[in-house]
Amino acid sequence: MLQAGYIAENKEAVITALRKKRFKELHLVDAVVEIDSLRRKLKHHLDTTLAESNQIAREVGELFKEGKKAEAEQLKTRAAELKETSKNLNDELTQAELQLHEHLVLLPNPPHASVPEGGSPEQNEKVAEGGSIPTLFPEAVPHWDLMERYRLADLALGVKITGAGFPVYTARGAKLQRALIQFFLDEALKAGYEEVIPPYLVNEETAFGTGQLPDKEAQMYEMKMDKYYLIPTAEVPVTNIFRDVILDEKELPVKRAAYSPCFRREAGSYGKDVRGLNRVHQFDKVEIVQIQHPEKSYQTLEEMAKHVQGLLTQLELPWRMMKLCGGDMSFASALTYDMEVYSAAQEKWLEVSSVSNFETFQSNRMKLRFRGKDNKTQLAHTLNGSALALPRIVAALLENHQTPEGIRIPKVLQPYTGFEIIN
RNA sequence: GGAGAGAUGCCAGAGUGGUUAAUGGAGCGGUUUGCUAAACCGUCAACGCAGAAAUGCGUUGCGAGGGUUCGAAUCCCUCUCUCUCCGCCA
Repeated sequence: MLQAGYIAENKEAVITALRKKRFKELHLVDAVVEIDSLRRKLKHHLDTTLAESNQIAREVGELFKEGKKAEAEQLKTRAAELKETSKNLNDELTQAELQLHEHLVLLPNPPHASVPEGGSPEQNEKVAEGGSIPTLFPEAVPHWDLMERYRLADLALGVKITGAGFPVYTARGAKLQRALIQFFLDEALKAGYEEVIPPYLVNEETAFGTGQLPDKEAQMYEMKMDKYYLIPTAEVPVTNIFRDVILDEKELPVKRAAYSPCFRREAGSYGKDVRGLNRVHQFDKVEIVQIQHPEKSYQTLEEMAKHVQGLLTQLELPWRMMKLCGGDMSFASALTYDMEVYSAAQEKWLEVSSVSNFETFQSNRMKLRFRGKDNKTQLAHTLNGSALALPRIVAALLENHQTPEGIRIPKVLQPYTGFEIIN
C-alpha cells in the first residue's frame, strides 16, 4: 500500500510505473489524490472546531468554580452547536478515510525503475545462471515415475486422505524432505539469519499486513469458525512479527529464517503443469525475511539472491535467475528475482524460489518503522525469499541426478540423509 | 467449559468528572569533560495547518468500539485480550 501523500506528490511517476505492471484501473490514482485532499480539508475543519470546543469546556469549568452559573449556561449553548458540527465533520472524515483506504489497497506496488517492460514470462530477463544441464541416459524418466519406483512419495494416497495435491512422502522420500529442510535452515543460520517457528494459522490483520488480504482470499485456506487462514508462506507470520513495531536504526537489518509448511489453494491453475510435485496444495519451505534500511534494501536483495544461488549450486542443480518483467510480477513486489532450475526429464525450467523487495508496500500496511539518527520514524523496507521450497527441488534432484544405478544424493546432503544413493 | 481479577507511553507506575497523562527508569540527541562516569537540558505515536527547512501551532491517543456530559483515563454499554484458581486434555 502506498501512502496517499506520496501519490499526490508523484502522481505522474506512479501512473507510469503502474502501467509497466499492466495495471488497468489507473483512474484510482486520481481518485486517491482527490479523496486525500478532501480528507485533509475535513480534518483541518474538524480540528479547528474541536479546538474551540476544548476552549469553551475550559471556560465553563472556570465559570463554575467562580460560581457564575448564568454565564456558564450561555456558553453551553454554543458548545452544543459545536458538538453538532464536529459530530457531522467527524462522520464525514471517517467516511473519507474509509474510502481512501478502500482505494489505496487496490493499487499495486509500482515496480522499481530497473524492471523490464513486458506482459508475460517470455519477457523476463535472465540476469544470472549457474551449473550445467546434464545429459541423461536414454531410459531417464520424470520424477513422478521415480517417486513411484523408489517409493518416495504417494500422490494417490494423499488423494485418499485429503485430496489432489497433498502428497504423502514415504520412507527415504520423507527423510529426504527432512534432510533438505535441515540443510536449508543450517545454511540460513550460517548466513546470519535467526530462526523462528511461527504459527501456521494467522488472523485477518496479519494476512492484510503482507498483502494477502483483501482480494486474495481465494488463494488461502480459511478456518471459517475462527476467521483464521492457513499460511501460504512463512513470510506472512514472520514479517508480521514486526507489525506496529518501531525498530532502532541500529537493529537493521533484521534477518529471520523460518521453516513452515505452506498451504495454497492454487485456484484456477488446474490442468497445466500440475503433474507430480510441480504444483501441490501443501508443501514445505524455508523462508528468509529481512527488514532493511531503504538505502540498503537493493543491496540486500542481491545478497539474498546470492544466498539462494549458493543453495542451488551446492545441490548441483542447473539454475538461472530471472528478473521478472512488470506484467509478471506480484501485486506487492517492487522487484522480483525468480530462481528456476532445469528439470532434465521434463525438459523445462521450474520456478523454485522467488526473492523480492517490497520496499514500503508491506511496511506501510503493517506500520513497520525504524527510528533514525534524527529521531524521526520512517517506514522500513521488507524483503523475502524462498530458500528454498521443497517439491520442485525434489523433482529436479530426482530427475537430474538419476543414473541407471539409482538416484545420486548430492554430497552436501549426504550427512543429512544418511544415504548416498536411492536405489 | 466454570469463577474471579485486570489492561495507562519503550518499561515501571500514580491518577474515581475540570486547564498540560504525575513521578521514576531505559534508549536517543545535546551541553559540560583530556577520556570514562556523573550532572544538566531536550526528545521518544498519529494526523492536520503554516514553513524551503529547522520548527511552531492545533487535534487525536490511557486495550477496541459506542454512549452520557459544556468537559471522560475516570461514569455506562458491547467486544477483544491477559493473568489467577477449578475442570478437561497432548
